Amino acid sequence: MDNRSNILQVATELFASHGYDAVGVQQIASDAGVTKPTLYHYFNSKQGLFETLIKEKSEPLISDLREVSRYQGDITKSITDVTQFYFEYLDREPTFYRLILMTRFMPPSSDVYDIVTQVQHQQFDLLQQLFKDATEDHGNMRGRHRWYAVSLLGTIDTYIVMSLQGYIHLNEPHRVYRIVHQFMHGIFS
Amino acid sequence: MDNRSNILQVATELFASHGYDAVGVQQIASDAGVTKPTLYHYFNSKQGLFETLIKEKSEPLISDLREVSRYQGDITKSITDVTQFYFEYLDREPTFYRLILMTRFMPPSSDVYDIVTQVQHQQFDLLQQLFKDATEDHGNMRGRHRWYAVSLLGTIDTYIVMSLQGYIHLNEPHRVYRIVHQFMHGIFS
DNA sequence: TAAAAACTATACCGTTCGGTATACATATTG
DNA sequence: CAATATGTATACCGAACGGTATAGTTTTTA
Repeated sequence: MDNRSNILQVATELFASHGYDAVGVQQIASDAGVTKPTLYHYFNSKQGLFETLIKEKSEPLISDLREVSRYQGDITKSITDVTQFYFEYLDREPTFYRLILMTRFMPPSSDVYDIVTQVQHQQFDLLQQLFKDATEDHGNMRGRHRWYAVSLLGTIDTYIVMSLQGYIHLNEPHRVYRIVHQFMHGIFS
Repeated sequence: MDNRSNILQVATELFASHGYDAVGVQQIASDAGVTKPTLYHYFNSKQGLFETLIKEKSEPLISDLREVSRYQGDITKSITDVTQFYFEYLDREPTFYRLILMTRFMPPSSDVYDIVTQVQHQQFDLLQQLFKDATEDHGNMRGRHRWYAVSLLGTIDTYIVMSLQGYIHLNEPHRVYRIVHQFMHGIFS
């Protein structure tokens, strides 16, 4: 592996394990087997490293989600596909997803606030579009797009966070059904 | 104000604004108008300071939530009261609540992981108890207590986070109705 | 009132922080 | 092949990190 990719990979793991502020550049360089000036050569700064990492690794996430969230006339299927997608993404990219979860509420003072907020809003926007497109078939959703997007992704993420903490257990394939069913039909059915 | 309280207050604000790892002890001491040994006199360590802060400030949150979440035969009212409670808490203690939100997914490697996870689980446990108590009147909730607790609080928190990011707008009193209605009845009504 | 406890400070510790200057090595280009 | 571009290193910078030793001050207690 080339140094650039190696540094990105190591940084992802360290940031995901400890958070952006708790990981130093020297640690990343050491673990990647290079020196700091080498790291700075590629990324210019710690912030640059993090931003590069987030941009490059979120791109496939966003483009895949764009495909998955495309409304095709069946809202149940779309919501199920989206929910399934996130769990599969967690299984496929556990490290990066943990990092994403960790940045859900980042202080605006952080020098990487903009990039993480951007990735978040991209996700929410795609889900919102799903609900917008579904409005033709489900008029009651009118005006609630953002709310539903926030509610759906917020719920998925909280389930995942709580399962990572051992508070709940997500067993295949119950997890998807459970979330989707409750999201769509509430708690009385 | 005595130094101890002053330090706690300043620390809360700084941690809420920047996160635990991005705030140094020297900064807290300076802003509180004391020196580091004074701070260490009261709290022994940075971790001790944070833990004291979380414990003392979460206690009223937990005990108030315990009152509010007590099921009294009307599940709609309980869920509404809980939701209302969180928004009121946000209005009453915006700084500490931001800090709580920021710790929703903390790396297990953090030396304050235990204390923040404990406060979280306390909240979820209280909500879970609410759904357990409601099971007598709503048998369909059986076995779903944890899921509903996670879903409700996760949704509330995500709404709040996204409103703090300017993604959605929470206007009195729509916000409570919206969340409660969707949580209870789903997206088709 | 003297001793003990609680409180507060100055100065210091070794390590780490993000970043930089300079030099050297390797690969590419004309 | 020499010059340029790209890549990698050693050594260094000032500031900040969490924490500590020691001394002084104030309050409390017997």
